[in-house]
Amino acid sequence: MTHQTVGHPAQLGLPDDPRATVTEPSPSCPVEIALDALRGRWTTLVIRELLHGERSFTDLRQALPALSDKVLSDRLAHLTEVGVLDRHRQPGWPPRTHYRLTPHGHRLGPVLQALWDWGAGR
Amino acid sequence: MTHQTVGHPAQLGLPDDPRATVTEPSPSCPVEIALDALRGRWTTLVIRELLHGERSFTDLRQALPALSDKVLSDRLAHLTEVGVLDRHRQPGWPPRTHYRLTPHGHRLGPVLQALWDWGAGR
DNA sequence: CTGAATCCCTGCCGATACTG
DNA sequence: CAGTATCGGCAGGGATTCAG
Repeated sequence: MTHQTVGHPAQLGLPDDPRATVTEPSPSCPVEIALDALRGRWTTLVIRELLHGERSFTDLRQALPALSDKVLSDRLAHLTEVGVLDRHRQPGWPPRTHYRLTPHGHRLGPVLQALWDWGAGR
Repeated sequence: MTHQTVGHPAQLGLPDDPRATVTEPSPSCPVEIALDALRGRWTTLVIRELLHGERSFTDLRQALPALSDKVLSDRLAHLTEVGVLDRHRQPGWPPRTHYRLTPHGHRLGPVLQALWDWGAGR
């Protein structure tokens, strides 16, 4: 056993979860599920905007001017698919669609904070 | 302001850090720094192995049999470059190189745990 | 044993144009 | 207003081969 200066969990995840010992990338591994949700350029910025409250398509375009319609559409579809956000269409004209984080999506807050803290460290 | 069922940080990162309000992907954003460190297939599995202690190239190949030499080499180089792990060559023959997490790398433990917890949630 | 070099294939992302 | 359709460039990653 090697010397370790600070304590840290030797075992990641739940103690007896078989997904903590997979020997190749697996879509059922919680870590990969989370990283997959955050995957792609612009994704975390879109989530950040929605952490401030619900936003329309145009709101997001204005907040992130360099983000193209297509990629924004892709990101919103992906995040909706993985259960991070919900889409709410308003009837009538002009069409308005609001996006908001689901409860599950809100729980990404601490995750992003953990990433921030590590990236800001040292 | 929208209704929110649970409290969460409205602002991510440090209160007055300008990197918390960037409007496009930026390499100086701590969140992106962290995600960049974890980027790439197999990366988290390699880190997981090293969280258990130092490992040689062959150790890692045996632990992750489906991982090719080239990609393992790429991952080790990348993780070394971003300061997550250190390479220790042993003089003599046959050549032996051990990889171990840096203190900074060890601090990825909580980050991976946060990702796990979120991915395992619901 | 520990890698680096090469090749090819695939998937992402940006730009542009178009629709309900 | 809120998207979709299409295309092209480029980087990621796997297999194989070669080197220190």
